[in-house]
Amino acid sequence: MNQIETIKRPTLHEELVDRLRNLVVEDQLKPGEKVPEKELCESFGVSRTPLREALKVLASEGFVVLQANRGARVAEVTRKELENAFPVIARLEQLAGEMACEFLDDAGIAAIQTRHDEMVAAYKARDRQAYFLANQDIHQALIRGADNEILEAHHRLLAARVRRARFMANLSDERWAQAIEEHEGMMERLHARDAEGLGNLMKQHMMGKYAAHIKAMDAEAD
Amino acid sequence: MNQIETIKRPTLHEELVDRLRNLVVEDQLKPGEKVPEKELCESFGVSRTPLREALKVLASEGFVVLQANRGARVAEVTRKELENAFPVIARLEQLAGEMACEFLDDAGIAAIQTRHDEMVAAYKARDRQAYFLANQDIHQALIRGADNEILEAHHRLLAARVRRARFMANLSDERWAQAIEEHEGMMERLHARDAEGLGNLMKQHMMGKYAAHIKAMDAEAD
DNA sequence: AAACGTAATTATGAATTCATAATTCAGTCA
DNA sequence: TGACTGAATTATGAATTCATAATTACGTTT
Repeated sequence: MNQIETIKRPTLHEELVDRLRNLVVEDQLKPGEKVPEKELCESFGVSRTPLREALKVLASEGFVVLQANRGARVAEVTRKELENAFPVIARLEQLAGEMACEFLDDAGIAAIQTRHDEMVAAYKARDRQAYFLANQDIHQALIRGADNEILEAHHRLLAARVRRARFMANLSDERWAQAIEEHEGMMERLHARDAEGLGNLMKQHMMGKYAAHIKAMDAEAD
Repeated sequence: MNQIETIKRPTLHEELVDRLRNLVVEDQLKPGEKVPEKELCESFGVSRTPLREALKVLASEGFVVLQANRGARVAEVTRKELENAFPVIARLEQLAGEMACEFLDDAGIAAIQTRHDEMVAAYKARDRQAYFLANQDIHQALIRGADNEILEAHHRLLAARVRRARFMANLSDERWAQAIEEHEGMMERLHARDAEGLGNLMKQHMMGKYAAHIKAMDAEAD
């Protein structure tokens, strides 16, 4: 028997959690904006019940803020949030790097290398969009390689939160070059299965990204 | 003007999230059990809407599992979950230890020392309950000391999840003694504001707890 | 005009209702 | 007796309704 087509997600609220989170992360719903319950219900064709269930989940994830009797607003991306989130993400990546060295098989490493090469090509072509996507895939693959669902879940949430700061737009040439170099180093360590080395590099890589973020924010705020 | 009494939590679902999570963590609702929606509604005196909202949040936190059209069950505490959670908690504690050295003031450190002394007294008196509570306070204070809400939130969730494994019941004498020694070392580093040292010790302390957990589980499963 | 007060409107939290999926239970047949 | 069938019952997901809080609109007063 052929592969049966995947069952569409069974419950509305699960689907809505992902859809709404995407709207927030993709900046379709802007920080500080009130979440337009009515419009969203209409555009998704659902009643308020599942939508509100989804909002409760999103609030617990930190993407929206609930105010009693005043509905939900899209959470702001504050400097403090980035200050808090990045060190945590960096440690999660460090752990992931260490574990990935242990658990990834050669094929898995090869797949990451391929994507890495594509990322470098995108860098050389100055294709920010392609770079961003390849970069995201690489980090995701390394996290997945740790074979730790809890680590993955917490990382995914935090990564989504900081992604809202949309840093790529004003990524400086220096930082971009530095990031590429860091990634080269990471690939070396991964091939050598140097767990501690890869972990440290991934942590440093993330803190470097953080520093660049802060610098860009400060420059923007002049 | 005197302190006005605190406003009782405004929304039912927020209150319910905490209450239900407690029922799960305190083992009043047993792993694998179906969550008795009806009974809970009656005993809390609320309708199904806010209770179900709370269940959605609890599902996203990993305390219950939702099955489409078959309601919610209390999540099992699997060995894999502990294997996944502990390394992550350990890294979060490491980070917290480092930051706490930076951000805690002398009064904060003194308060932790006091609680530490009480914990040691409980140990000498073989009072598991008092030990457990003091221990929990100390770890929480160190996490708080990091002054990082995101770190704190993620740690709190994971700590609650592993707490369900209720390890204290069969804490061995050797492990208990070792834990006390590790805590003594932590206090030394904290007073010295040795960030890296405290971080490493806290990580190791958590991994030691993890190892003892696993050992106890294996012994139990024979 | 600007500031205030009040009525009308809207939005929100929660209860209730409704359609349907899952489960239970009685009856049938081997 | 024990496995199967199908109706009755119950539980579940989602829509709808309802009471009330918040917001807006509109006069009134200075």
